[in-house]
Amino acid sequence: MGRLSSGDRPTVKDVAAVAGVSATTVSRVLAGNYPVAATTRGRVMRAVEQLDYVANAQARALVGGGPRTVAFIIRDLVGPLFAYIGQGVEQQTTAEGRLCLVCTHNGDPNRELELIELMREQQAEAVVLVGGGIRSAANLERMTQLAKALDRTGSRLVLCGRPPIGPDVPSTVVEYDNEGGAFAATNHLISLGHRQIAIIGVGEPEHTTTKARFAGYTRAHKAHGLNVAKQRVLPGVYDRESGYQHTKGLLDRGVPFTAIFAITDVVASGVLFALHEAGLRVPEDVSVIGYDDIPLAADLTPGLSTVHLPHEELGRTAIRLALHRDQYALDQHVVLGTHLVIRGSTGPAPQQQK
Amino acid sequence: MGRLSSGDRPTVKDVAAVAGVSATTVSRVLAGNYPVAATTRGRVMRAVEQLDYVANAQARALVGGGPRTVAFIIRDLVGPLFAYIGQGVEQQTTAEGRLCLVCTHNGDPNRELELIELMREQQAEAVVLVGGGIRSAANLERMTQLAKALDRTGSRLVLCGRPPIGPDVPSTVVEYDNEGGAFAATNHLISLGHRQIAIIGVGEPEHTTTKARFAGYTRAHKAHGLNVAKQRVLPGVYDRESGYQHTKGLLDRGVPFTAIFAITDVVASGVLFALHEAGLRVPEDVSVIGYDDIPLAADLTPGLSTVHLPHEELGRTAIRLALHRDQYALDQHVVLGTHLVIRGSTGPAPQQQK
DNA sequence: TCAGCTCCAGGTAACGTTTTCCACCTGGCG
DNA sequence: CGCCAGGTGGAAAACGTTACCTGGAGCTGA
Repeated sequence: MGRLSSGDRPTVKDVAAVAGVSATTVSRVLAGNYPVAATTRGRVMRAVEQLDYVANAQARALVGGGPRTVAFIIRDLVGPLFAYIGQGVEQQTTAEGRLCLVCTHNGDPNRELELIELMREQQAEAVVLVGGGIRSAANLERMTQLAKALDRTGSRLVLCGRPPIGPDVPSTVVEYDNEGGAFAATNHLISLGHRQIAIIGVGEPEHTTTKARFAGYTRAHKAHGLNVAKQRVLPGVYDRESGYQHTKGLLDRGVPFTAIFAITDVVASGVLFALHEAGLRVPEDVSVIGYDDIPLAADLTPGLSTVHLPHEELGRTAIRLALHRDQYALDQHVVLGTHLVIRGSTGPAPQQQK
Repeated sequence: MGRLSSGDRPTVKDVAAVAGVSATTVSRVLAGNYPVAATTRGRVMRAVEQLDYVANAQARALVGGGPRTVAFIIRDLVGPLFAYIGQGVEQQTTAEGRLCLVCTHNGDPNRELELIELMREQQAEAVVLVGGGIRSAANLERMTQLAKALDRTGSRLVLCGRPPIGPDVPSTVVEYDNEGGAFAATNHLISLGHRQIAIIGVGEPEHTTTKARFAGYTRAHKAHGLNVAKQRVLPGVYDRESGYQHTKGLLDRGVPFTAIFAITDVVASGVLFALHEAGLRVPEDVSVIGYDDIPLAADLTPGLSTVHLPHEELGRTAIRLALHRDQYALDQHVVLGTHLVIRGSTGPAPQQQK
């Protein structure tokens, strides 16, 4: 038992010494891939329990065994989208017998690049990047370089909810049909008779997600022969405050509108609050539609109509495609469909304009 | 460049060969902890870039260098509490120069034990367990054993939002003052004149969190000389549906009450929905208070009064204490304070009983 | 009785780093 | 002119594990 009080971890050698066998035999008993006499196995197992021995994963990895790891790099953990994408990634990663490493970059693109490098050192089998963002030319170039470096060593760069980097960049891309969802949402409002539909949250037109959603909004208008009025296209970022302020701005300036398309559900929650404060009824006076279908959406009053995104499926799909590139060689860029969820916040346009 | 097209990762030896130096020198250039002539360093750096070399973290870890890792084990990623605790854990872990490994056990205590074992193999410097749960005697015993095994190897078991396992179990414990928060919440309602306060969600009395919150509810009654009426103590689990169903049950059975203490905010959202459906006004007819202060709470209509839990701080504190046991030797069990957040869902008790 | 086979166990090398020790070279100084 | 110090670089061991190869014991059949 003397060994037990030592500060170091017991090694295979220690177990071997206690059991009176060689290190090789201990390894074989634990792996179970080689015939070992029952009595010997017994002694080894007893020694293992006595010492509370567990193998050193790093040493095992060095020689080729042990579980591989998948790295998950995201802006932060508190966004409502993360939880579900993360859930999908973690579940699939575990199901595939891999371990899941998580890092956040707080929106700093350079930190993101650093993390990819770090994960390359960690021998990550796949490096998953989540969420859109603004990509500079330099950033894209470095990203391309890293993607190629990963590819060369049998690893994989995975983009979740972010468009491909370039045509010849080896990577797995799984994104939402943001444009299509925005088209459907806008189309839904137009079908209800709305003609003056404001959109809130296009403050960063270079943001890939923003761009796609705004494009869907525009295309729906075009499809119905309607024009997009600049006064109803409002900037703002992806937060509640932004939705609140810009809705108040619309009201203060007296811009006519019967519906609001919020770029995300979180923005929509701010919109609803501002409308409520102004004494406007939803959906009788103003219809509101969001985007993302976060859990909050169902709990708002009224329930928020929105575009459902298959978050969990996104995470799972990404991992599945990345780890089985041989089977899914042709599907390394998939666009997941979205669908409308109609709750109580959208209704027919009011007859007489507000 | 021939080396570049190979499937293997370049090693320090490959770099050395390209640069025309020894492996030792390459290592020294990269570590920067030994004088190397400028010209030599230049050649090495060029070779590194040419080969896109990154060190193998596993090999490095084996010999003592490289970043350590912290394991984060939780039920699942989609609960609203996780995001913030996880954020705290990840931030502090990164700030301390460690990597963060995440696993979920979906509520299965045995899976949780397996994961601890797995993380022990991974040489995790700390293994963080999040959230309460039902602990059987066998589970506690095994947990004790694992805590000791971790301790023996210089690692640490960390319990977040979960009471200590036992008196002599080496572990770091950071929990919320659940009893105190529940006392404050109930006290708040009593101060507003409520005398018939239902509590919803005590379906699993062995659940440590449930037990503590119920204890606070009971103590507040006692402190004011009030009795707890069994008909107003309702079971139910921690979900929205549970809050909804049990509120309907109360109404259907005609049990008198002027306030409801929901065991979590999520349960409270179901309560609010049921009350709204029944045509009751909050807080004019019924006051509602929740627990946890999840982001949703502020967005409900009316805003939900609740008990704020410092989630992010919990995560950060846990990691800090665990990694600096030498400095915080006496503080390996801390109870973080909570505070009431009064929003619109609580008000004076109605004069005449419903 | 002995070759040959099966069953089981051990020795050794290898994985990719870092680190410790040692050797070389170049100057400067006595 | 020889010697020592300081500045550089390399060889080898070590980390803990597994895989490959070798070898001994016991049994079987000729």
